[in-house]
Amino acid sequence: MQKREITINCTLCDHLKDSLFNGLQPEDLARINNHKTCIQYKKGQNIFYEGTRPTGLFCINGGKVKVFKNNVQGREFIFYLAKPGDFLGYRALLSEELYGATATVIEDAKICFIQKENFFEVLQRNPVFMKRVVKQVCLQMGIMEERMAELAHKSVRERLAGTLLMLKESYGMEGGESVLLDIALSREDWASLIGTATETVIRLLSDFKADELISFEGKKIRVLDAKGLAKQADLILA
Amino acid sequence: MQKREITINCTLCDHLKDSLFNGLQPEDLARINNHKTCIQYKKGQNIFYEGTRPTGLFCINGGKVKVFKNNVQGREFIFYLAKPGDFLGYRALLSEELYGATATVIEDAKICFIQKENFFEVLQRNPVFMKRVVKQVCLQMGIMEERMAELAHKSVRERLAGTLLMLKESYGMEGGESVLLDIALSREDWASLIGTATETVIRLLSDFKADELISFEGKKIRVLDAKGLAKQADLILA
DNA sequence: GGTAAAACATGACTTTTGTCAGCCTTTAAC
DNA sequence: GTTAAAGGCTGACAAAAGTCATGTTTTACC
Repeated sequence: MQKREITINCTLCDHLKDSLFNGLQPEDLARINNHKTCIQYKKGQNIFYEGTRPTGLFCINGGKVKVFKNNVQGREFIFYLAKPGDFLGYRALLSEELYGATATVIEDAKICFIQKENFFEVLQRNPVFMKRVVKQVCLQMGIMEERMAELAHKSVRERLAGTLLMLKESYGMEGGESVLLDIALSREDWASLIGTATETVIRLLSDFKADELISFEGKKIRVLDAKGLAKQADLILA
Repeated sequence: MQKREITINCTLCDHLKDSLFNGLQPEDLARINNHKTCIQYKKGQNIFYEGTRPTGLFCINGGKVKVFKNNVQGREFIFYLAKPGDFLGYRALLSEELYGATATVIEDAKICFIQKENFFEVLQRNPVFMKRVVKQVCLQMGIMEERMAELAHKSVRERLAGTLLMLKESYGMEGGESVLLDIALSREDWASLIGTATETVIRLLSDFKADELISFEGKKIRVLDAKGLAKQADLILA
């Protein structure tokens, strides 16, 4: 399993339009584009490791990545799931700390790496871009607060239902009534995502399936009854 | 209980040296200083409310504040405890969202308010200050990630012990062997801070007291045996 | 295509934590 | 100072979730 270098052009990137880099001055984008390296990763490969020093920023062009932390007993908690267009590793880069989490590919991926010097230079001479980055970080932080409050006070069942609905927003593929979640997570990943044991996830997913709230399609899940899940998640129905 | 306006001079502020505003150009600091308003709050008063629009930034000159969110069942989760020198409300301000949490005074406080126009102006024309703000936000986010992982996988007992040690760092007053936590939290606040029920906190604090890890001094707690608490928190002992 | 490993599933049991009820103590208000 | 309210405490019990053991299915690899 070795890394394979590939060529990707930012200006032609499908994900540019909804990325942080959208609207960048052509010369700034060119600077980023000309100095980056892009690598093809296979499922299971790591992009960066907790405890190591960041040397740049990652931008996902294809595939899916999980960002997680291992606790003392080796149990994993997933902070983020990232998909094409998302950036990785900017938190530790901007706080000038070591990585606080590990990033692992969960679906074969193409990822560009932007050295920190280039990123910081564009950041420095472009206050509008800087403001966008700050806004992005603060938005992300708001999401974390929300999730933390749920972790503190909601049951595992509620959290699982809520997470299914959340993934429906980010990874849902419309298909009439039901929505297929276009992300292949193992039961163990689900457990790491909602903060529980694998067995508990298995039992609850079976419950949801028995109640016809979801169905399984290979390693992916189809949401059949979003309203029913919202009830399970104890959300106020609009 | 009405708010009382007072006068505070930033340039003479005890907390300037360890604040985000330290090292600001004199004219920038003057701008902040001349346009702020300072108010004296009593315990129990609110500084801002979840769901309302931020109009500026708060800076604590004296007293203590909790920042929390209420869930549907009215249960509260405390995101931050803030003390003199700390800033409040910048997250929602920078992400241009409504406040995601409520801030309430827990010990009588003096708090300065900086209108967003002035804050943004200083931010805009001072890239070094901007970088400091970004770094601060990202550091805070790292702390949140850490806490979230603990919430996901540690027991209430471990979290309580860990929180006692954390507060020892931020609010500890040295006194020989033992350390007094200089913050008066109700049992309910402790429960909101670690994400559990009040009764559970009461029982565990009694346990810790019986094991002579802590003692009670009025509404405050004295840490008698930090190493013992670290063992309870399941931390690796250095 | 066969085999080992990983992932998935289920049952039995234990532990942790939440809930409810009741009571005592301190604080705040009239 | 009396009274109400809030906060603190304890016990009994129930519910939720974790753990362990075991078996089955799927996947990956030689």
